[in-house]
Amino acid sequence: MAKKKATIQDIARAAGTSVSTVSRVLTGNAPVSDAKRAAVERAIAQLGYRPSLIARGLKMSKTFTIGVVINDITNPFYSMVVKGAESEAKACGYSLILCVSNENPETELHQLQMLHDKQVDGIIFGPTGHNTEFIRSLAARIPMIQVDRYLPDLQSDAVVVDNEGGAYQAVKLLTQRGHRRIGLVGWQIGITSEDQRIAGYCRALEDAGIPCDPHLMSTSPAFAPETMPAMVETLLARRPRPTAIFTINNQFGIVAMQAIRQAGLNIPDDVALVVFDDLAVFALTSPAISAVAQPAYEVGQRTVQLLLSRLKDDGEAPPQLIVLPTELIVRESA
Amino acid sequence: MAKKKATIQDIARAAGTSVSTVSRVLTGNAPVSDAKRAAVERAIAQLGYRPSLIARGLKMSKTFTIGVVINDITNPFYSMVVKGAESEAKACGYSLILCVSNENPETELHQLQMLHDKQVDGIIFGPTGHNTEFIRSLAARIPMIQVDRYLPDLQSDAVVVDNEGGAYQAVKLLTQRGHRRIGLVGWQIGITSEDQRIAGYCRALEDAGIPCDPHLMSTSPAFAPETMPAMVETLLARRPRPTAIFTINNQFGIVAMQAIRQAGLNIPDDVALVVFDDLAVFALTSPAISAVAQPAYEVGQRTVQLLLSRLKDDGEAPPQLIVLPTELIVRESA
DNA sequence: TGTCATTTTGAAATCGATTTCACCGGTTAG
DNA sequence: CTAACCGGTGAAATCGATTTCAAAATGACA
Repeated sequence: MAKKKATIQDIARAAGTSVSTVSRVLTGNAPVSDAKRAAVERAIAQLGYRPSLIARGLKMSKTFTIGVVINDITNPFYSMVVKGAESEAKACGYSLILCVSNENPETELHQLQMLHDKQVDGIIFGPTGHNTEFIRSLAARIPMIQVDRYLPDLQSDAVVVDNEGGAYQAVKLLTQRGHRRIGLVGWQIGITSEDQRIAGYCRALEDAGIPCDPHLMSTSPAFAPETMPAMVETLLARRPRPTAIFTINNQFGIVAMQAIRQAGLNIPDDVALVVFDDLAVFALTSPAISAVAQPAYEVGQRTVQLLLSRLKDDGEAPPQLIVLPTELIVRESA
Repeated sequence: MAKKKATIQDIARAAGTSVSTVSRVLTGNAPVSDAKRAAVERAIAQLGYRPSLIARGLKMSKTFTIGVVINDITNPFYSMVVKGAESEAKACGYSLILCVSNENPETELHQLQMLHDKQVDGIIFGPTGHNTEFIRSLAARIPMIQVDRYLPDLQSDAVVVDNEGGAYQAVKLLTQRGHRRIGLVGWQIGITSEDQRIAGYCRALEDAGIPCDPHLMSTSPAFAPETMPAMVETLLARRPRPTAIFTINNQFGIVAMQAIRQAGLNIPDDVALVVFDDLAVFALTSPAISAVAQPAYEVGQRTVQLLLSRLKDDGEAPPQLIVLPTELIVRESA
């Protein structure tokens, strides 16, 4: 029963023709007489033949595979990005190799190397940190689209959201409601998305004539999830206490919500809260959390679209930076 | 700068030896003199050579790639399963091709076919529905581990959680607290995981001497997310109203929470709620939701481990069903 | 020093496809 | 009537590795 997989040779033999002809009906890029074509198709159906994509990939140096390197697939934002990307890729006949780098530059490097070795047609990449010679040379060899964040000094496309504008809107909501002591919690680890959110926070404050007070910015220069609660607590311990908090991502938002509650404070009466990066459940907590929503699915889609268009261009279209709009969703927490 | 990628031929030439020798130092499965080895290694370093995994894959019929087909990557359970799987795979030198089937049997079929065509070494698979001749024949050709759910009549390994036991504990909690009219919401679409949860619900009722009343079971025989709110509402409209609800998954849990609130009812005083499949935010809603937690990360890990062990066995170890325990987390909603 | 066993080595076959090239027969054009 | 062209075909080269096989180099031993 479990017979060896049929090869193109077997088809040629069964159809009484040559492998060249079989290949021609397979790829359809050269004329074949109706008689031969029929014979070949019959043989294919009969033997249940499927061409080896590996052999084809070797010969054509095309694998119809896209590599994806992201930090955390359990982050709802990224999993939605991946969903969008997978859907678009699938529709165009590509598949995705998923790599999770866990914010670890070394892991990231190994994975990029591996994707290169597997000769993926392109790479979608949410960089953990700083540029390296290796990344630069890789970007020169393989079409690479950065997603969510980007390395400013890397000559390469990127698809991101309007982080600065989203944060600006969020904090503006707070200033408009009269808040003047607005805290910020987040990482400051040299990643564009987060830096831009901080920039938006500062601009909104300045627009309202409020100086940007470093004492109200609780940021950490290193990624260390276990310190998140303490970071919020320091902020709540400031006197006078901030009357509102803006968190740079939803994880900090959840931590903040918990910390504020544990401090016996009420949201939004004692401390208002606005979070960057919306979650479905933010509509269901009480109070419901106001948040900046990102078009994650569309980010994934557009990233793949841009990558596939680069595969066609091949050549020298200049790198493009696509910025998708965010949306501020006002609920009860502010 | 962007020179062609070096091949094994180039290395052989640069090192003044033959491709055979280069291959031997690469794979290390035949002795090579120290002099030649040094020369080859120097050439490799100098030219920045990396062996083509495609060519190697063709010759050795081994791709070090695992295909994963799941229903929804944005479901936190699955994304955690994938995280565990990716981590384990990465540690063993494998990578993952991720396919999302969206509960669509046709999509699933295409993806399985594609994975086969790409000659993945094995497949991890959360089946959408019923067995087919194609799946059966595929499972005979490629090592295939089912995850989360399984096709009972398919001769193949599976890694799942104790759905029946988890649901039993959840509902037992409710009966112990005196509830006698306990509603159930969920799909009943012939998928083992969900069927088993329903079975656990029934067993817990019977254990408490409560008959299993179909009027209190709001199930749908087809997957249709848009009907979820209505399904909960029918249950809440029953008179006398159920005093507790068990939902078969967390999506239904969120919908139920919303519906109960909108009906102006209080959780847990008017209606208690226990949900299968915990979410991090269930600890933060108010009331916090009691839920059955699944060891998702471990499911992913174990699945890959089992798959890799099958790649070694190759032969005829009988199919194995690994059942991991769940944990009931009691919070405020029941 | 000659023989035999043991390492090393390279030429060539192989994996399964695509593609070039030469060729054949039949129109069509000049 | 010959030249040019074109649709259709198969033999052979190619993609970039591994592996077999036989030859060459080395070492051991009598």
